[in-house]
Amino acid sequence: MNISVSIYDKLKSYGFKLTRGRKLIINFFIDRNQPVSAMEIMDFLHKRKINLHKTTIYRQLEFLLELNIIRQLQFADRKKMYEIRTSDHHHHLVCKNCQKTEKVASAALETEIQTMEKDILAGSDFKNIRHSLEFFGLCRQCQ
Amino acid sequence: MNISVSIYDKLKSYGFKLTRGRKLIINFFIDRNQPVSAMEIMDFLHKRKINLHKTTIYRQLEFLLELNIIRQLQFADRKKMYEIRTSDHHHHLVCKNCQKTEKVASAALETEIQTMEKDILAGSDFKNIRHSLEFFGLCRQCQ
DNA sequence: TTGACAAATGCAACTATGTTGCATTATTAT
DNA sequence: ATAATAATGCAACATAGTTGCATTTGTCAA
Repeated sequence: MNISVSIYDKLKSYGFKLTRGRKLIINFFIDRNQPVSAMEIMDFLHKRKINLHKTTIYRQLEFLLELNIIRQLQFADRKKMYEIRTSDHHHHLVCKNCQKTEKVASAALETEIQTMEKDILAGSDFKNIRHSLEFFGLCRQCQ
Repeated sequence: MNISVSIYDKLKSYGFKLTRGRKLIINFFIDRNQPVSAMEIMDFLHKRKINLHKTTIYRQLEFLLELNIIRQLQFADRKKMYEIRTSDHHHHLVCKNCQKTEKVASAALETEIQTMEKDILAGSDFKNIRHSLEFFGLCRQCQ
């Protein structure tokens, strides 16, 4: 099944509405398949003469986060980034200068992180352990 | 040698001045030995009736970063955090709710991350690879 | 197809965090 | 004590995100 349709079905089953803006944002996330910021969503829509208010964009992001359709990332700068949630667990390699992003993944690393999370659960008072691992560097153009 | 004195010496050797504000900020970093935000520094100073302007605080942070005396971290929220640079490589376990922070470390994990960084260097166009790994959870009080 | 109802949106005003240019002050070496 | 310049303060601005409330839109049942 098409990803966007399965997301639409999920929203419908909860009783949420499929508005034009919501569909556009969801599809933008799917097509980009990369971290995007609120600003990039705004620009994308604005170029296509679709005037969704910034408040609406932020509220859609909050909404999609709550439903676990997207995840939030935090890179070096101040902006929050978001990406569509897919089953593959990956991390990012982000250019410190231009923010260009690539996905990276390593099974061995995942295993080690999972061990670490178990150790933390056992050795601290914290619950619901999650992690964020990102790599930074300078891409070819910015070197 | 005392940490703060060695930092003072470093600054002096560069020809930078040891102002009251700079010394207070450096010592706050040393004493806290934890990530702190610009706001926390301001509050700390303000409580002691020391009125350093926020511009000055931000400029000191920039300055200390450039000299590698502190490092910048980015957790889930919008604020940037900073901590004194020490030789021990560690990560953080941050409460998603109250931002309470603990240090965590694992030799096995470091090895795996280093391998990953080497792989990235070999397999991408990126140079100067660094990483950021943070764990999140809910601390005892916030569960 | 049309209402009714809740979900979603737009708008204005606001908050928090951080930045810039420039005039003034403080620290340091001599 | 003074000159040189590093550091500071201030006002104004920039950016990212938030809130309350009135209005509009999408959905479902009739």
